[in-house]
Amino acid sequence: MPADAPPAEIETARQPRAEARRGDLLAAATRLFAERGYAAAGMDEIARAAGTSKGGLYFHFPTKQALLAAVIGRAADLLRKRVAAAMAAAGDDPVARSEAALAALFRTLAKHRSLGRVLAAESVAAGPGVRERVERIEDEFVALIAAELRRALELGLTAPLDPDLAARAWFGMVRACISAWAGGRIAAPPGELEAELRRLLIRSAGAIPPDVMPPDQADRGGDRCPDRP
Amino acid sequence: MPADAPPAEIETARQPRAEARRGDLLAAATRLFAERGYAAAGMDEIARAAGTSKGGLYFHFPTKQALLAAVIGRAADLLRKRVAAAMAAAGDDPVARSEAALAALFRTLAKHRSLGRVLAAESVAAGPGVRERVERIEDEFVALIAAELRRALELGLTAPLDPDLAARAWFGMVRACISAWAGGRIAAPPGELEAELRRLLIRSAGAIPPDVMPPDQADRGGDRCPDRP
DNA sequence: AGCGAAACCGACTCACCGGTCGGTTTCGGG
DNA sequence: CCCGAAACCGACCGGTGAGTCGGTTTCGCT
Repeated sequence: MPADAPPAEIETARQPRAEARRGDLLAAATRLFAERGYAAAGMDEIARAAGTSKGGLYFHFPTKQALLAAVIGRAADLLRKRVAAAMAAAGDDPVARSEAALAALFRTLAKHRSLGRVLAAESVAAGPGVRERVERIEDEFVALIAAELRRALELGLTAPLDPDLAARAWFGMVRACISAWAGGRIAAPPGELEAELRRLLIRSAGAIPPDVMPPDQADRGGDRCPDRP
Repeated sequence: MPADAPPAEIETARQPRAEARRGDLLAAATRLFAERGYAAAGMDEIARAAGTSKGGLYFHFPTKQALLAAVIGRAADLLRKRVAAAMAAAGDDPVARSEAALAALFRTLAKHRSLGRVLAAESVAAGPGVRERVERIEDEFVALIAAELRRALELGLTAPLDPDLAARAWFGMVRACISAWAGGRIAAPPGELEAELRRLLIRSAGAIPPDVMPPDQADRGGDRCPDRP
């Protein structure tokens, strides 16, 4: 079977060094957009920070907006990946899955602080198109959690609530706490913060403790409200 | 007692028409900063929108940053006033006061959408000084609510929680819901939204229903958790 | 009325920054 | 070793917009 043609993965990755540079550029852009803001971060500055030049930067990204779009897209992909993995690992119970999704969000944003800041701050500064895009991403995650909450609600695992609104509110809680923590305005270590936040989330949904769960799921999940009697 | 010198209110208000212009300028600036973002809103544009000229604008505000600072300060003042009034009207019960504070925040932000957007979005875009200032304002309100929560906690009116974190989380919930609602991404009318949000807040604190309240306050406040059995 | 300061105007300046472009280096394949 | 394309460089261009400044209008006061 002579290699007549390589499998021809359509698209992408001509040279490996180019891919590396692209990564450096995205990293530098993410940092500077987060630090200085979209408008205040100069293309020249970004290129310099990535160890290259303006020309090099423009080889990879045709315009500043495209650069921002790539940064945002990358952030969204990372979040998607982490959240999907966490939810998959959490099993079938919708409350556990919601918790896991939020926790993954929390941890990922805590680990890469600038990422959250780009998503939060640049929505207005860079044209209406970008804002819409960021809102779509947020909506995506909110919908993910809302679906789980809806299932939980139908199974009678929560107090009566509006799943969409609750999911939105949860998202807001996580975001606010993370950003305050990242700014050094919350003393607690992230582990404790996450635990306390989790308690708030569960309570706000009026989630039913595991012993009232339907029998087919009652075997797992003993760590829901560790501090409740 | 001849008026040797007028009481000499140090500072402020030379001409009344100037004060009016200043108000117009602040209003226009608030709107445009919220719509286009700090960087994209031009001084000329703002002046035009306020029915005056660049020169006139620069007579009132020495620089663009100063204009933004004034906009933010004014927003903060309005919020402070509304929240203080609401809390004062809510009586002594700390849970009721917290609720009232959040509700006032909610209503004020809902009424003046652009106000919230300026506070949310422009913190990064306009230099580190501005960001710090916005953070301080947020912290101020969080501290206000945290104090009430701490009192409620000591009175045994809530589940065990970290008042600072809970207040931060509540603030985040309100902000997220308001901004999603302002963007038309939440269908519910504001009244319903507020009610549902209130339920989430109360539940998340594990607040004790009124019949367990200390006797000296048990007379008022019957509307805490209207949907609970 | 008329004087002086406050309030306002808009043409102009000037630094800055996104984007371009001709040239140079790097590198894989023959 | 040589060729051509991919990758990269940095001087330059042009538009834009914050801030300036000399002049003009408004207005309180006597």
